[in-house]
Amino acid sequence: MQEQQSIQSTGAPTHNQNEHVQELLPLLKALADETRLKVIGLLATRAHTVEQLAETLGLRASTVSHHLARLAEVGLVSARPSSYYNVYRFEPQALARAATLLSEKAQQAPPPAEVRQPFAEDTVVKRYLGPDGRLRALPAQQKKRLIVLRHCLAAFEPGRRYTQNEVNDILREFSAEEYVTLRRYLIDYGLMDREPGGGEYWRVE
Amino acid sequence: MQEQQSIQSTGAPTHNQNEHVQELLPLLKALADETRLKVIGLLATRAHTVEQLAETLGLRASTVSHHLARLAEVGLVSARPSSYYNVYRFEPQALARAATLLSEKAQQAPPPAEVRQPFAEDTVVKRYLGPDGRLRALPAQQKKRLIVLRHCLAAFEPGRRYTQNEVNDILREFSAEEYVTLRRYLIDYGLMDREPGGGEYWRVE
DNA sequence: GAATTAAATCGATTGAAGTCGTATTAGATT
DNA sequence: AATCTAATACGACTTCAATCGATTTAATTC
Repeated sequence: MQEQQSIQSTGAPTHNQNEHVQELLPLLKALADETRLKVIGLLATRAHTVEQLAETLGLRASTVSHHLARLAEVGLVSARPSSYYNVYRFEPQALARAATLLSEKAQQAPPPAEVRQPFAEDTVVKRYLGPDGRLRALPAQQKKRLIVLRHCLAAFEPGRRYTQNEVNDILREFSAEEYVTLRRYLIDYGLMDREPGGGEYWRVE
Repeated sequence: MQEQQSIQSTGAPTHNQNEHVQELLPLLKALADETRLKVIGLLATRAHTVEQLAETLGLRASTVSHHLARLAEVGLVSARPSSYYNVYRFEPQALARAATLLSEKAQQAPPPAEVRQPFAEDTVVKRYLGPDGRLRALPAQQKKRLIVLRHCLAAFEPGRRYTQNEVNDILREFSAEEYVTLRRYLIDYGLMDREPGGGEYWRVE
């Protein structure tokens, strides 16, 4: 139970971020083109027709029209027919919105690097435990193995004594196949101890 | 003289904008990818190794490594070797810089649409006059032609009277081939008048 | 020292996107 | 009504980039 909660809270990417991505990505894709950036720069100075832009940029009108359509899709420019021209103008609000979204993302400051472990335990735990909290495999590296074992150890209350069957039941929650191995490792790594002769088990403090 | 100045001040794109584009474009290109946005989102939560990201994103490690390299090129992420992992972390300053650049561009507010003509005269002038102030061609449309003619008219002082030779000299500055046509048009459009019998010319007020 | 592991590099494949040329549409001019 | 023009739509070409698989590198563990 506890493990599952901690896993879920650790792993799932938040919804807000995805929503921001969905709003931000089209804007960024529209902006991430040299020609379109130039177009925006020109339109920021004054409104232009397609042909004026095409001449200044040295491109075909059809190409410019294509870019303007892409920019208009995300609201970065707008068109207003006048005589038989289409006068395009820049829409600063859309760009300001993009800037705001980026700024918000930038302020999701990660915790200072000194405080955190180079390998946060929950990171390793997440890799070796499925979303149901069950163990996928036992890490080969001792460093990781120890982290996973400590995670399993958290299922036991400090000070309380368990029979071997109780221990097995709890460890089977992590791996129905390897719970015996887990039990042995917990002893080997000094995380648990037991009475000689198959007696009771307990957490080592 | 006067014309050249007005043309230069009207036409030349500013240097600052281009510099901003050069700084902004690589950042935007790095950001405008769904996978890389996800990577940034994950790294904003906590530092990750390549494999952790690959598993979470459902991609190959080589692919993630590629994306991380692109992000690192523009300083959006940084790597720190630890044991034999490479721990990548998010660099919020770089993203904040991008947001600042976008915000600046957004604040280059264009003048209000109501104040300006749908076709600013200098826009048409710029299309039909080369950077040296010389006429490339005569607009076919009357509306445009009138604008260009008014531009040429500005070379004459109000009230002063000119001989035909003086008029020719001035108009040759705009077009060595078509100055006669220009002179006739100026009369036809009622912008200038002249004494009957090839006498003096003057601006109509 | 041999084996293992994470990461980077390289080559190849595939899909997306910018550009052009042409044709078509919509609107305005005569 | 007929003509002309700016803009867009469409098809083709080409370039770029995301992804994968395999190999190589660097560092660690046994």
